[in-house]
Amino acid sequence: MLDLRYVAQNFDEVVARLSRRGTVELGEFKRLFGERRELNVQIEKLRSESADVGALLSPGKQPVTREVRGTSYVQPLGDEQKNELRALSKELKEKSKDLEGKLKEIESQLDQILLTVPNLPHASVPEGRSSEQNVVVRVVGERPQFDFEPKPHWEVGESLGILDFERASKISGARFAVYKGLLARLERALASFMIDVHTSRGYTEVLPPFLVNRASMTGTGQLPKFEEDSFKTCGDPELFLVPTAEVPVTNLHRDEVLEGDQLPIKYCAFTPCFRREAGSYGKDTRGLIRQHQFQKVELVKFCRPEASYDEHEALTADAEEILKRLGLHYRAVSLSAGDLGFSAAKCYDLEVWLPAQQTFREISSCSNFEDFQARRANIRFKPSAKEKPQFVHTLNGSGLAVGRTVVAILENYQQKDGSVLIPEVLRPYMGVDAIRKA
RNA sequence: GGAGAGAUGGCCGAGCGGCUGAAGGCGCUGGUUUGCUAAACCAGUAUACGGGGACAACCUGUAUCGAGGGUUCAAAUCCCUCUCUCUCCGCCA
Repeated sequence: MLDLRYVAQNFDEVVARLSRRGTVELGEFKRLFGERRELNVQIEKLRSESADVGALLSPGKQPVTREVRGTSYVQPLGDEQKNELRALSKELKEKSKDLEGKLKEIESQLDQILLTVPNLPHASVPEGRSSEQNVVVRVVGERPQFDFEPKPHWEVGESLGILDFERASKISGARFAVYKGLLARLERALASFMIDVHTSRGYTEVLPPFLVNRASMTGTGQLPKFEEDSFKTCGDPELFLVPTAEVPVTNLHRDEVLEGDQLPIKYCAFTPCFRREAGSYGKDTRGLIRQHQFQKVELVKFCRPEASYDEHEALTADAEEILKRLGLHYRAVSLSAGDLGFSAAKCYDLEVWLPAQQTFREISSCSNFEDFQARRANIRFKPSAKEKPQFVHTLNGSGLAVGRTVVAILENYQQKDGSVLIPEVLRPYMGVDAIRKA
């Protein structure tokens, strides 16, 4: 979330920057902020008074002198004075309790607003309201040529007998798939390959819980706004199935103060991801593109604020490395302000070429969240032993979405005879050079 | 599922109704001493939000001893509820 005081002090600027995304939802922020300050001052005054009363009534080692309500009291006190002060203290407590109630109400309203306001887009983010205005920053590799009509991945998979949507829907419903034989192995091979590449490049592998609590979901920005997108366990304890490893991995350091020289911290994690895909009823109903459950290797970084944009480029390059090694044609696009995710200040999508649809599809999304998640999740670092802790910057990106990588391989490496070649780098993991009809 | 124990500052650990933001230790920072290292000694060492000051140093107010309520003139300390952690038994893997 955004910093309360920053918003208050730079209100117009914040509104202007948010409006690049489209809607601005700051509601009654200004009025509430003013009331909050006023109440705070009043409450502190009352408390200070009652602390004086407390000191006078307490049998301390040294005699105490205090001025309360214009009268000065000197210990030792007479009974009458004591009774006076006791009565006053009660009154003060009641008053401040009353005001505290009001303050609480206002703070929760302010919180509500801040928790649902998205991050400010970075200056380098392209102008625009939708994906139409995303800017292609580079195109890598060559579009594969086919001397036959390339089939969509679901046809490739089903005709090889390694992909089964019908049985998946019997077991679970729409938007699920069953992989069999070498396709199941391909998923495993890809995950291992990706993790091996990333760990060799300085990422620490993490296997986190796949069920997380509400605080974790709030920390990374999924809640409170997008609850309908997630799967939730019923009752007690209330847990959410992770929509991405970003959630558990970023929350590894929630409420922690990291040492400055530990940074940057780089993690990678292979996990399943669960998404309701609410509101996407007509979209991508065929194939593996949009599933309720898929697997992903995620990269997560914690770094110093001044390093985050360099780290963002580097993280994107790390994700791209996988595509390059797999020989897949792709492009990188910088998302326009309006297409940016809720928590992101800047985001590159990597889009892989899918020949059957003659289109690029998102296979990775690499975001810099600046301190937006760190503030929600309270993740700080000490720049040096002497300095105060400050919020880290967090980043993450898919490296890559494994399910969609399977799609890309099935489509780009399909052969005229219906078989699928295995990219060179995966062969040690697969033990075969192609998937052929049994 | 049954029976217990506990949650205090970066960490360990006292305190169990009243100048206690909280002893002591460790760690950390600065200094002294020292051929280097080590050690010893001295000093400093929480965070947040207000007010003053130059959005500096600094001064000052308030809050914070797992969370929330209650008792009391006064709560880290007493009571209630919740959360989490740990130990033992059972159960499952």
